[in-house]
Amino acid sequence: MASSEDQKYGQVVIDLNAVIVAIIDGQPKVLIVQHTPASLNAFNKSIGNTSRPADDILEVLPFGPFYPLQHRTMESSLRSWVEAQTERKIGYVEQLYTFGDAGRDMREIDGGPRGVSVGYLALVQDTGPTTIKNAQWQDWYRYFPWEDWRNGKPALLDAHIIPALMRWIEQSQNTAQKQERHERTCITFGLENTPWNEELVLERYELLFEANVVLEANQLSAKEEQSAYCGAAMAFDHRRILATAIGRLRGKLKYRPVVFELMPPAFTLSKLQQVVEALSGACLHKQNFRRLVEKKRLVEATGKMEDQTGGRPASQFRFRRDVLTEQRAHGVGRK
Amino acid sequence: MASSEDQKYGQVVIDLNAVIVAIIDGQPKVLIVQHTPASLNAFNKSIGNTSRPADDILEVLPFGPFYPLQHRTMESSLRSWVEAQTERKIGYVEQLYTFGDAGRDMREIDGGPRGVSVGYLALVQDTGPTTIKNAQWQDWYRYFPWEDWRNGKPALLDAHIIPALMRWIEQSQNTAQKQERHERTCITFGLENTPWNEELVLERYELLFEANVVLEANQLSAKEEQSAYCGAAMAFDHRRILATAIGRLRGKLKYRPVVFELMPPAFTLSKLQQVVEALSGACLHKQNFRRLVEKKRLVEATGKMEDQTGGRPASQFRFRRDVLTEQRAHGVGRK
DNA sequence: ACACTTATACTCCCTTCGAGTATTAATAAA
DNA sequence: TTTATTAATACTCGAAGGGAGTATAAGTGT
Repeated sequence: MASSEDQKYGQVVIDLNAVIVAIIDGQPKVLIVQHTPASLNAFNKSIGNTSRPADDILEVLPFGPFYPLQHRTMESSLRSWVEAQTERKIGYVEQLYTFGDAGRDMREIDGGPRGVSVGYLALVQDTGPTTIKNAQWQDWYRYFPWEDWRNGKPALLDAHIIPALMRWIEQSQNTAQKQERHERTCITFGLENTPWNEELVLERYELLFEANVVLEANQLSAKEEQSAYCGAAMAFDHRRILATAIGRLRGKLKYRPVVFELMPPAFTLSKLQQVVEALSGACLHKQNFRRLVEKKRLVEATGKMEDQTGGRPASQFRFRRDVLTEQRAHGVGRK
Repeated sequence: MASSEDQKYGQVVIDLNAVIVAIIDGQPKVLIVQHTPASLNAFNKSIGNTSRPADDILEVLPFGPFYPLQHRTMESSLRSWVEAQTERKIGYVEQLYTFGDAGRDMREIDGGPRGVSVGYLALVQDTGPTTIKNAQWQDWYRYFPWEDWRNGKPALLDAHIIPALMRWIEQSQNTAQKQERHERTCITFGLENTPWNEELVLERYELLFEANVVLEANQLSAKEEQSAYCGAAMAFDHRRILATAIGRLRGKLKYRPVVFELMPPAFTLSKLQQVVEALSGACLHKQNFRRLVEKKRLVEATGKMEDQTGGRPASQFRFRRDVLTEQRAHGVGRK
């Protein structure tokens, strides 16, 4: 049956991909690296479509190889290069998923090894710059504009996305497929009495991908631009990894106090709520949010006041670190 | 920085490990393969301790290599060999975690490649035998006897495990470590007002492993047997993978209707409750369980009756497949 | 007829949580 | 100095969910 010889296994290389999240000016940001096809080639990672002009810009997640000889665990490997390159302490790291689909990475096309990437979510505090070349903090809704419901339902949903999905449903081969496409669309996009579920980020992205509403960098021809309502494209399957990260973080928010990894040492309750809203892409009821945070005893007052609120001054709070070791350590979720 | 050359990356091979779960006679069972050190060697997987006698029996999870050349995705690769080897349809597959710690697998000791294993959870219906050599269905509480609270708190906890953990806490190097060990123990084992949380299967296993209360096959000397209260040992890190699977399944039960993947086409509500209790290792309030299942409209009556109940006959139900495509598709969880 | 077993129905009560009103303390404009 | 505006904070109401118990029904075995 199995043997470790390469010709039987096929060669495999492992990359670690990091979705590094920080809150900057109240907005959720992800660290993104911009590459040209040539600069990606230096990593032996080709985008596949070789007809792309050399000055084309590709957005990728920061990635690093997994050096089994130097690190005992993949997490420590990831932690060390992220901390080195972003020059900030990572508060929280979580393995997301291992992506091993064929066609993810174009190396194997030339008989190269199958690239398997292990995705990680890392939360950092916004302090100081990074030293990753060509890296910048991008708003994560740049890649998923339909996920931001803080100002109500995004107009692009009804204007473009839903109609495009409806056309895709109509193009089904048979009624069974049509039915299935219709149901999936209703569930993921909250149609027909189904409420919008902000955790289904990945499911929505995958549906749009299947329906050819979103295109990724290697599917775009050189001059073809993604329309504004599709969100920015990324190389490889990095947008899928990002979608996994956002969905996972949105889910985790509700039952673990992970928000605080993104907060400064002291903050007002409004600031905290703003961050939760920014991450989950939805508005929360202010009074109930306060009640929740207080009852779960997630924070304690510092005694100081914030007076640049534009209204009545607000008390400053800090995270009660004890809750991490207490009972179930709740999150700040509704539901 | 990075390059795909082996000498820089170090060599990596990927195994897929499957935790295959079925319910047999109302008990949660896992498919386990028994090996001798020699038969494991045929897979190029050495257990490390070469002083073990040749007739020693090692328990492992079914594993198979990932053949990137033959399968487009890891999940399809896993699905195909599990379905072929167990001769039953897999109802549900979920990727658990990617385990890449050094020392997991002994191949690398001899300069061989780092083994990375991707763990999967597969739920199957109990129909027909398997063709995996030396495979058998084992009760999963054989490996985690402290996880079964269906008949109240397991006696071995107070009799052996908690005292052993207390000794470990006492052996701390300093007060900070002592405090930390104490808190972790309280949270994971439900001491001092903390309630027992049945989802923390992995956390408990890891604590016991750290405290040297449980030993794995490669740590046991030839004649050294694990005491009954430590649970059965497994080779490599397979018991850790199993713990991950149980914890994940217990969590998922509460918000997704996954139990039904393990149920026969028709069942009584008591049978369903029994299975949920078997998986979560806890007793449930009968009347409330019925209320829950009915309100979430997870099942519908078949019209037939089961009369071998030992009391009043019970209605048979079947799973309402529609709920999979409905709204949020709840589970059968309390909380 | 009676004890025993299991199924099923219904009640009580407490907690959670969505949604709203009311009040307080600051700033800016009149 | 009043007044509008903004935001913080306090409190209330009611529906839904869920833990725990009682009551009743419909079988089996003695």
